[in-house]
Amino acid sequence: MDDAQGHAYLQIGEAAERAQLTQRTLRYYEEKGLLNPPTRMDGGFRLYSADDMERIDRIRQLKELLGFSLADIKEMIESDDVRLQIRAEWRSDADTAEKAEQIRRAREVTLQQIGLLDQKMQKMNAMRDTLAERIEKYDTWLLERAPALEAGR
Amino acid sequence: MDDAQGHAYLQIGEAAERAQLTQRTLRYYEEKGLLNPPTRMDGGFRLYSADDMERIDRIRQLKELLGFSLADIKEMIESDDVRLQIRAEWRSDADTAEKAEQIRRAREVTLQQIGLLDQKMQKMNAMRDTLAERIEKYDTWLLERAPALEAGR
DNA sequence: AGTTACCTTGACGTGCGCGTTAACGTTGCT
DNA sequence: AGCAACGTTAACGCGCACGTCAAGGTAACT
Repeated sequence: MDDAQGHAYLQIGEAAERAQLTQRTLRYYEEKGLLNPPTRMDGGFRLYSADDMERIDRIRQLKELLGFSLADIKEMIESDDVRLQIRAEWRSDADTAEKAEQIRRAREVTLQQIGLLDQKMQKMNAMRDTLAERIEKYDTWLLERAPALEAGR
Repeated sequence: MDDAQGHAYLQIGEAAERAQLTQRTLRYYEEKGLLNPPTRMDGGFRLYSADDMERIDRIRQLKELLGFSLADIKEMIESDDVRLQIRAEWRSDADTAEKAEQIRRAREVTLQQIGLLDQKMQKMNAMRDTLAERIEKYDTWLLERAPALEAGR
């Protein structure tokens, strides 16, 4: 079960294609500490796991949707590590108290992100409203001043 | 009525401050054709009108909220000119038919912008949902694994 | 007339986010 | 063993969106 429909690991070529990014960009993100170094095959080729791919996608979202700088994103996604650690060390409860603290921090960060999203969406809604108003003004103008042309619709 | 509460015209210093941008940025936008050259006083100082300020704010919104490049924005706000023309030549109906066509184009552009906003907000909502899910996972983890610490709340 | 604050136009510098090229190693197939 | 496809690092380059001087003009007040 390795190539049925989802190669468990992807080389950089396919990884880049699926993520809609360039290979250069993936290496750059790794270089900047946004991606933890992926596992490599013997020859040194990078192998991206599903978790890696997930993370890459989050980076893209944060960048394209919210317009954060890579530096910002780096800080933000450090909370993602906690998630992965949860999965990984699910039972090796080395230090429950400390992990709880980490999770709390991750929770905080996530809440902040939600807050940012809400703020932004609110502003976007406001903008949407003014644009909609503008449309109405155009329409009334067209109806009042050039109704003949509208008859054709 | 020129300095009661809202100097009809602002020099670049105040303009920049009110818009939360630098003077350099305003000049840069002008240089790039995003702002039509503001009127000047005798000495050559720039004087920004209310319309100018409005436009500057739209540019900021398009940039910060939606993350467009200045080149993109330049194209997008050319529809704003139509609005101003409507106000200015409200009665000098030089060529109603042609103006109607311009307004139609402006309407189209505005509709596209609304579409973009909607798309983006949809994606942001999706992101919000996954983040909210994540919060829930954190919470259940905390309740299951470290409920003692939660008691303190 | 002098001072201070504000403005002007260049022109060069800068950080980010990659693109691109060069020189070279690896994989997999035949 | 050879070839094509894919990968590697290192280094330089680039466009965007300004920041930052430098050298000088203007406004307003005293």
